[in-house]
Amino acid sequence: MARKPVQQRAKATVDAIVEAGFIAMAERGPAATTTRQIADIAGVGVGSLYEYFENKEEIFQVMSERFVADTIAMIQPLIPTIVRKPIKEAVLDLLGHFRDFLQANNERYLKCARYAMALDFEQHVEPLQKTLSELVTQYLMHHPETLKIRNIPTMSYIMINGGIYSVVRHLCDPAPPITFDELAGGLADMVSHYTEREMALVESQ
Amino acid sequence: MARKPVQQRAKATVDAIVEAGFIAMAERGPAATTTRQIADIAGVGVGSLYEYFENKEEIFQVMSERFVADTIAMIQPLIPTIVRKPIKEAVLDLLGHFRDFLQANNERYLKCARYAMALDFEQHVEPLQKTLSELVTQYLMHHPETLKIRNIPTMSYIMINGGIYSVVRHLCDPAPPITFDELAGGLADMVSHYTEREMALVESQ
DNA sequence: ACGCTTGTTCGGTTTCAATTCGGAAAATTT
DNA sequence: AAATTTTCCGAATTGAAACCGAACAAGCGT
Repeated sequence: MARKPVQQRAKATVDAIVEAGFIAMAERGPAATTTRQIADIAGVGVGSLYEYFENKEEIFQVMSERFVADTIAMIQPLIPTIVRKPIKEAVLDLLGHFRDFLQANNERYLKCARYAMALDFEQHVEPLQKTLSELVTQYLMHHPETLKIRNIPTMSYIMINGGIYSVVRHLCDPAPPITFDELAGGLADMVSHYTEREMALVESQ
Repeated sequence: MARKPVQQRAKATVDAIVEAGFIAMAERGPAATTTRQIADIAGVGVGSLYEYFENKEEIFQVMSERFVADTIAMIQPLIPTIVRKPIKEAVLDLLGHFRDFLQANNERYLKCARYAMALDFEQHVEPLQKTLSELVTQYLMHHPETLKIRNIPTMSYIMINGGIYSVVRHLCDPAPPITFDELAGGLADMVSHYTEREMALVESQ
């Protein structure tokens, strides 16, 4: 940011710019969004963008940060309740909230997530990974019998990455071959069956 | 294509252009690749591009088609052998070949796949989906006991999408938290545990 | 009310990449 | 070997978008 906004008015402008960034991004994708579009949507002049952002890239950076922060803010408060549920319900619950979150504001974040998969989405996304790992850890703590499962980091990796991608892809698909509930149920079954089978295997040793 | 190449020389030019497209794409991503770069890498003049392609977009289209065709050509011959293996080995085998395929030619297709996730690359990818569905179907035919599993379409959807994404993401990650073998093993366990548990559930009814 | 700081605008400049075009060179045909 | 077709080229054109900066406007302390 070239300059910090000090007055209330200026803060509103910065907000409007970031807001407009999301809208433009959702409409046309990141490559096709221009500074003029962002400025028009925000209802400010193009020059104003450069008062608070070094360049277009920085707008995207701030958007990315906000996206991740919002996602974490969505998940954090869910942890205490989710952690106490049986595994299947826990997954379904989390996925439901995730879908609602992606679809809020006219699917703003869904459309962003779609492009974010390609963008340099690695740096900013780390805190999100951490939050999800935290969720898994806490879940395991509340269900000590699951601690015997092998390869927990691997399974977390698969379910987090594969799960997020499946959901985003499904929600983006105008004619998906299965319903969202089927997908969510499938993911929940996947996790629960896996844990059950693993626990059975450990038991039998 | 604006014009069809008739002479041998011209066919080589077209090939060089598409080839150069992959190299440029892998280096900088699709948004940042310019016609000049492609032409330079291909060792032809910029004008030559427009002899055989209407515009830059068409070059990407042809690349996309070739990518999908190559992927299918990689998978098709594997089907007969994979289909006869136990589920875990089958998954491991397929994933191993998939990794080798993505990493060939200096990771050309891996780098493309990374960006392809965002691009509107859905149309061309349909034949690939079909091939993978075919693989699943044939597998089920060779293992009749698995036909009782519920939600096969849903599980295919999850494993195909989630699996592909996990692998691509993992291979792109310079410092992955787990090894590729762990990931592949995890995916294989996921599938095998799921099928075992499902079959046990069906049995007990 | 007045001067100073902060905020905004708008037109202009610059940069840069896609595409065109006309002609030269190579291959093919007659 | 002349004529014709195909191929190749790269300077020039075009258009669009990023970015700048001088001038105008709004807030704010005194």
